[in-house]
Amino acid sequence: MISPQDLESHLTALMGEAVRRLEGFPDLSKLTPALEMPRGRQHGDLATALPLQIASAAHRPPWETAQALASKITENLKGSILAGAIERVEAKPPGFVNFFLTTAFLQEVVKTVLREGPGYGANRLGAGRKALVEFVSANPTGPLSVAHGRQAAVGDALANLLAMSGYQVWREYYLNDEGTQINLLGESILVRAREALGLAAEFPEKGYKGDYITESGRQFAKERPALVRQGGPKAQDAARAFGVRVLTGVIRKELDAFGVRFDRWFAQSSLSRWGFLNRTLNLLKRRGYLYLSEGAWWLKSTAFGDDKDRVVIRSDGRLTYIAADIAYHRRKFKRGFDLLVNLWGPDHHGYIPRLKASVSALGHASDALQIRIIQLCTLKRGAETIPMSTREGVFITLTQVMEEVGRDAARFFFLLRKSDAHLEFDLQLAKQQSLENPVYYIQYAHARITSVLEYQRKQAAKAAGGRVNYERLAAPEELDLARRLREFPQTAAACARALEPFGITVYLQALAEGFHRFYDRHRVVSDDPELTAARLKLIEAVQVVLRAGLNLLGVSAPEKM
RNA sequence: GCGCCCGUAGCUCAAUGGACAGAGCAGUGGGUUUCUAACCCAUGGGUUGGGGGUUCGACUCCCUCCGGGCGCGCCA
Repeated sequence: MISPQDLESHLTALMGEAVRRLEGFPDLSKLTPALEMPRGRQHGDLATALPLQIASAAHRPPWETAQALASKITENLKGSILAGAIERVEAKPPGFVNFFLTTAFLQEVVKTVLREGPGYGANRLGAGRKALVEFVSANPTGPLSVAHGRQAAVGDALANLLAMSGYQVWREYYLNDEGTQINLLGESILVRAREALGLAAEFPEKGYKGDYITESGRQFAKERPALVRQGGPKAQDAARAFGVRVLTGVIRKELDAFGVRFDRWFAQSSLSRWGFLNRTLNLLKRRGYLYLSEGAWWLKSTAFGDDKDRVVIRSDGRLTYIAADIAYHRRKFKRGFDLLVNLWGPDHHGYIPRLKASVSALGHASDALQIRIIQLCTLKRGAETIPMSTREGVFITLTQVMEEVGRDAARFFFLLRKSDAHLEFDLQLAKQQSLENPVYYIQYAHARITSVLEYQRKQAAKAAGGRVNYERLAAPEELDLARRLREFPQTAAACARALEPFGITVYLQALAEGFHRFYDRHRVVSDDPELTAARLKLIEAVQVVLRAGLNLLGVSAPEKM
């Protein structure tokens, strides 16, 4: 029996063979046979629309082509290693060929899952390659918002998916520890510190308000009273450094509580400290992509599809934000990463062309940098929408959401929609421990399996010892579960390829549904020892995949609920 | 003004250019002496915002209009 991992590659090879043997067709070598997952079971376990493509290439009726192709494939199947895996091949109008798997093959899937264990579902998409996922990267000027929470959930899951695909993965947080915003942070803290000591101070116009700044100011005044009294640039610098340190600590703690760990916090300031920034700008000049105009240095980003060129060095000699960003991304490549994934908020989407242009100007393939926009969330409690206003400083933080609905529900809900689509997050629903809440639906399946396994352990004698007869798994609900298990590796690979973890939540819901249906109709532990043993293996396999999927999402797989 | 995203069932959302546009929730009606009822089963619900085009085939691609969101700095 062919192993489930090899099914698709052998099948496409077989299809290619059949295409070559079709008579009366001109050159079809350009066609690459592709398999799809049919939507309805009546269309088989795997399908291809290849006849429709042949028909359009050869100007022949698709139905005739489908029949010819199906019979050629059936012919080739004889004597092939797929013989035992594919029950039958069917041509269906207008021009599909559908493949139905054998019961024996589906039983083999269950065995494979158990043999592979936690490694089941891995693929070699990124074997030998290094990927860097940069996400969250919020300015250290306050606690993380819900938007950052979604970025954290998506980024962490994405990193897990890439690791499952064989990439060596780094999670990185770009720490913006210098520049206008950070200067403002320092000023705000220094003012609060002076206030704490009863000194006169004028709060900057666009300064950071909020309790955490006031608190930091008080702390700073306590630690460095002399410096605060003295004021001036030295105090400014110290207050800024103090603020970055304190607020980075806050963010780190919040992410820790959310279960997201970064391999590195990359400080923006380190780029200029090493002189790397200047070397990068010089490189761009040498390559001819930096020119002087109106007293400023511009990046010729229009050469790579941007709307207009961008200022990199201002006429007063100061650098713009993108200067550091260009150097940072050059650094990423120099560190040996082949794939750079950046997750950004929607307010940065206009920034994509210029950063991609920068990468091209540096001589790298622009495909190597993949930027994904993570859309915002609307928070609701039932029918009531929770207003968000950054300007007023009134916003719900990630920590508040986590405290209200719990870490698992928060992480799962953030992944419940495609990441570039707006997400409606109903706190009331996420908090509910009921059938309406999809995260509990999945976790419940996992806990239920543990419960059955424990029950069986207590009964001890009911399962047959030694070899398990997988042929006893033949009920429709059992085979449907095996079909679901088979889909997991493909689903994970597709999600990794698309850099979009959302598909895993859909998959897990379907798998949990399959389990609950099976559970409702069949007793696992029965008076039939052989059947009991086989069903125990089946639910163990389901549990392995449920756990693997939940792990990818960073959601716990509880033994008890 | 220029650019990007979105518009699908009452609500929230799916659907690598493919088969009859599918799920969950809400609605209605059922199910447990037995391993977790946080579960299962049945059922109604659609001119995919409007119009045109490309295609054997369009929710998907192109044009246009309507409606909603966002971005357009020598800010980050």
